[in-house]
Amino acid sequence: MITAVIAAIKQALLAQGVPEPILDKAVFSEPPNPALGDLAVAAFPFAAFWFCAPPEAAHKLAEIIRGSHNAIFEITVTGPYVNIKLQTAAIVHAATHFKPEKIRPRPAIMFEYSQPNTHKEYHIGHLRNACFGAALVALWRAAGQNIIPVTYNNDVGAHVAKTLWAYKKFHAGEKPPTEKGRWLAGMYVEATRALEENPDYKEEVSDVLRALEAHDPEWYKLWKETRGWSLDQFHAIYKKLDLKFKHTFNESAIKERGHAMVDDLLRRGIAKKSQGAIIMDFEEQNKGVLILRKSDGAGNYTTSDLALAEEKFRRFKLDSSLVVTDKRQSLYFEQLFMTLHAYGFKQHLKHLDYELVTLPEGAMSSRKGNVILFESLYEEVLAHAIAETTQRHADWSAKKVAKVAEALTIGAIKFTMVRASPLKVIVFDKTEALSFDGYTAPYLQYTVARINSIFKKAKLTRPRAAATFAWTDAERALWMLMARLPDVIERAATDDDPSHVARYCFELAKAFSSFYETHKVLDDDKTIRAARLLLVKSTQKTLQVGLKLLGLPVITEM
RNA sequence: GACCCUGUAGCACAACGGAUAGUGCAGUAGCCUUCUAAGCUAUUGAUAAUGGUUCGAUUCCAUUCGGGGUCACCA
Repeated sequence: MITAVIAAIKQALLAQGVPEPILDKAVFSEPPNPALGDLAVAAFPFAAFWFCAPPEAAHKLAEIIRGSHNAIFEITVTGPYVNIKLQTAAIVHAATHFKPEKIRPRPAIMFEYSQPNTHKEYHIGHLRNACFGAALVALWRAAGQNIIPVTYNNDVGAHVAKTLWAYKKFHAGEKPPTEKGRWLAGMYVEATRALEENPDYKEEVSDVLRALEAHDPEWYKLWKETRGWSLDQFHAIYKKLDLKFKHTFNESAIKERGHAMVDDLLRRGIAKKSQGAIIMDFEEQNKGVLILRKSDGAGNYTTSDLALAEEKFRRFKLDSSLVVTDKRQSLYFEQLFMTLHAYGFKQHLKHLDYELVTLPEGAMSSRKGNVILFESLYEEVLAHAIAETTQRHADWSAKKVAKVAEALTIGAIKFTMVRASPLKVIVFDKTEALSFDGYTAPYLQYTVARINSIFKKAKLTRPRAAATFAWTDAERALWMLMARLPDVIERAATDDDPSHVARYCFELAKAFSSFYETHKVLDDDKTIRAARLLLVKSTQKTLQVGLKLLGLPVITEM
């Protein structure tokens, strides 16, 4: 609705001879004080165009804006600003008839995120990728984009050789515990340390890698079994996080094709040999070199990524392909896409990056053993959530507590990953992750639960409000906030930044809490009660749209 | 050394080049016989530095200083 009003205003200005470049400079914002209005326009660009002082331009502007859209109720000029008050009934209508703006009507985009390594730890760095990726998928879909979310398992390579080497050397014949994937991942850490202490082991690991690449029956069997453990672990994590992919690619299935493509690139003179390896040389563009095949003849991740790109377009009818990883791989993907384009790829390829997750003491490192695993974080937050919930509901069954605590845990974990801009490094702080107060998912979930509780008491009362109902300022502010949801989604999708939605949800929840303190919903007056029920029901629905975009579970009672 | 990101209160984050730089945590002072106090209300406290562009700069540009990352065989 707000978008429509702005469009109508621009149309009216255009009809009055204001050229588009001036309109593009026009800034529509919220007035600093809600009492001034719902929408503000600064007159500065128009003053320059009309050759007059800004306050004078504001008056002229106000005259043109008046009547440009029937949702406009009142216009006041404050110095160089035009403040517009909208019809409350129009705001309520917009808030209760939410329809996401379809802003991205482009064809199918493959959206690759969550690229875990089998035989290795799944830590909170992977978690950010998963949460950020899933939120973007939801957001782009809400904005009308056709998204095909896929994941890619790095299930072959040096890391696998390391882990399996350690497995045979130090743990042969041991009985795996229940959580096999996690147990296996521990061996990667062990291998890294052992290799550091004793460089002689390097040759042994290389032998394992060669044996694996040659599909040596014994090693292959072990690889297949252990790979299954990791994949089971990933499935369990995805189930907890509620991630759904249309397709899963595996490096092991495409690596051979990658080698063929490297041969092809070499044959056609696009790639070249250097120091025994096959590389793409981008030194002239100041973009370094990309190793397509190692000097020992083995492939690396690049080898497979060539084939992965081909496989994506072969299997799916796509307009473009997008990969989400942390920003350390930005140069790599630039090089990879340059290589693919040189190879003949015409399709649009894009890399979307976000900042790292680090710890207060610095970067996470398997070698140093200062990695926070997803599972241990989950367990810790869950224990805290159970304690908090039990404390508040002594009468609840353990089962009920557990169910709520799980939803709290997933919400809290996901929210810490998307609450700030993707450009910000997340310095992971455990105390913060365990906090359920303020700008956190539990606060949002709590708001939904509180509203539920009202309806439990309200029984059969039907929410409704006449167009002429006299809303208080706090109520009107809530309605206005709700009416902004489509704009928030549009901005978040355009900026590839789910944190806009996170902040919006928080603002809405805060506005509700503030309202809740000072207004009785279940008022004795039937008209007031019905109207406020409509307000809180709409608030709940709107909040749930936001929670869903961020992948946060709804809790009906907490 | 080159390139990319970043610098806002004790900490974590907001602010499409526009009105008095907002919020959370922590701190301080209040609020539970009334729809859930995981809450509300009030309050202390900040744009790294210096120039420039502009009617107007936290935002854009330059330089300096700080933090993070990448730059050939790990993914």
